[in-house]
Amino acid sequence: MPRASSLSRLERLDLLESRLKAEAPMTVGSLAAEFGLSPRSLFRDLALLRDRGVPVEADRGRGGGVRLPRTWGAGRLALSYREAVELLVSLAIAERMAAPWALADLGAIRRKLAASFAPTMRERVEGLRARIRIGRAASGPVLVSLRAPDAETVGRLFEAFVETRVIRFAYRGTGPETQRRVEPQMLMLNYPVWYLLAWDADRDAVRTFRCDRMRAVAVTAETFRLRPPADFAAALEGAEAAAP
Amino acid sequence: MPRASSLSRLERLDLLESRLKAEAPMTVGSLAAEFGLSPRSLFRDLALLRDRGVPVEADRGRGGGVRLPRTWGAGRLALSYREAVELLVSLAIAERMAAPWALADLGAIRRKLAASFAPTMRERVEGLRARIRIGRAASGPVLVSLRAPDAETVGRLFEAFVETRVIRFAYRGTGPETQRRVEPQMLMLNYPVWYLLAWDADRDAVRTFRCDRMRAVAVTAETFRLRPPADFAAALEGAEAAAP
DNA sequence: TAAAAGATGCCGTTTTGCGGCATATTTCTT
DNA sequence: AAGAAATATGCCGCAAAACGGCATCTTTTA
Repeated sequence: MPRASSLSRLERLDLLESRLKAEAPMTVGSLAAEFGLSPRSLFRDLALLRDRGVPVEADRGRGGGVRLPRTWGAGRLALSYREAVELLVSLAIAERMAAPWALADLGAIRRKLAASFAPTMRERVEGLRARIRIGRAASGPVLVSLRAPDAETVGRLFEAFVETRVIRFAYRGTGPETQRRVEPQMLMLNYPVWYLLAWDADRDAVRTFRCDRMRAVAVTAETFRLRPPADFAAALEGAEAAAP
Repeated sequence: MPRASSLSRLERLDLLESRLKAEAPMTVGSLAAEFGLSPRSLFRDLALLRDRGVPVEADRGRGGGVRLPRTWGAGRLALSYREAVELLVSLAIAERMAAPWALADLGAIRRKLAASFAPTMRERVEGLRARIRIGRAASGPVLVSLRAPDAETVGRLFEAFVETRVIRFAYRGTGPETQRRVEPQMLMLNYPVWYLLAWDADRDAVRTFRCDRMRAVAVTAETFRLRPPADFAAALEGAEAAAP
């Protein structure tokens, strides 16, 4: 057979792996024909995949073929940075909500996700769970004034929250709009309202902000240290009280 | 320079990529020495990584070097099947809990995760969000009788739930323990209690089960069709009513 | 028992990878 | 302005790896 393949070996291995995921088992001969390759070389490729940890299974004899286990290959993800951050926040929410027995492996997922971050951010990612609180559901007067901030604002807030970086933003609570410069220490969700519990260095005190009232969030280069949870006990109760 | 490398090209590329993630920029010369390779070949490897979509950045001139953008490479995950399923459930919970503006990219993550599943399961994964409900928090009498089921039981339940497969299990509600064979149609979380809303084919009716009272869950090979949400309206209200 | 399929070894040929060199370009330092 | 340090790219010759084509073995099903 002539050598007609125009793919590099790496591309071919990627393709072969995804081809094997297509559930129905296939014979090595048909796969070889599909790639314009000799069966002998396809065996070599399969051996390579196995070396790299891909659990290629094979049935010998008539009616046999190669395939991947049905449950393998699920969960191969390449996420953008923004997506990874949102996923982390989601995991923290789910971990807070669901009993540990229900979602036992979430910790492992978080560790894997943390491992994929750059070294300096790993510890921050690991401790994320403790920095998100789930409160009671909001209702009544709070919901009336609730408005949807743009995704970009919240994206930057989450980014700074995960990276423990100081943020600047404009805030309009009950009074006129003010400029703030704070450390985003904790997030609290009183469904569906998010609150930011921050350390205001200018005022040397904890302040609570409703995220949908924040505007023009900017992430600075300055990082901060996490404060002990006790510092936020009062603020957490206050936010809870505002909800029902 | 002698050729001392004992790594295959694939291994080397993997290693190089992870090496580049170590934040501090490095010169091609030092990297080449580290891999026992000529600088020329390391340039070739970098070109290959770029072809494969890795955004390798480079600074020319004195003090320059190659590196990866700080925010890249977060979120390269290889999850086990069990972990992927739990992640899906977590995403569904987070999507239900957090307002869409807060976690805008969760849909994209779910689609990517779905794409990594075998073709026949994609549509099931996509529709998962609608099949999970968040109710009010449980309290009082319910919590007293709550016990933690083993992780294996819940794992199998989630697996069958995602794959829309019929399950068999032993259930002990108020009366004696009975054997059930049902379609796990929806899950409901009245924090921290999970309820399963299932179609009982034997009784031709919707039944609600408290997950911590299920025992010896077995996943069968038989799949089922999803029923219209209207069928579960009454059961959902019933589960809600049992909670407060 | 025969056919179909995976698995493995060997060998000659072809392709690719690699090192070495030259050269261009950019950028920082002196 | 000059030079050094770094990325980037082209070309060439050699060596290693990949490839095809066999042969042979094992397992399984019809």
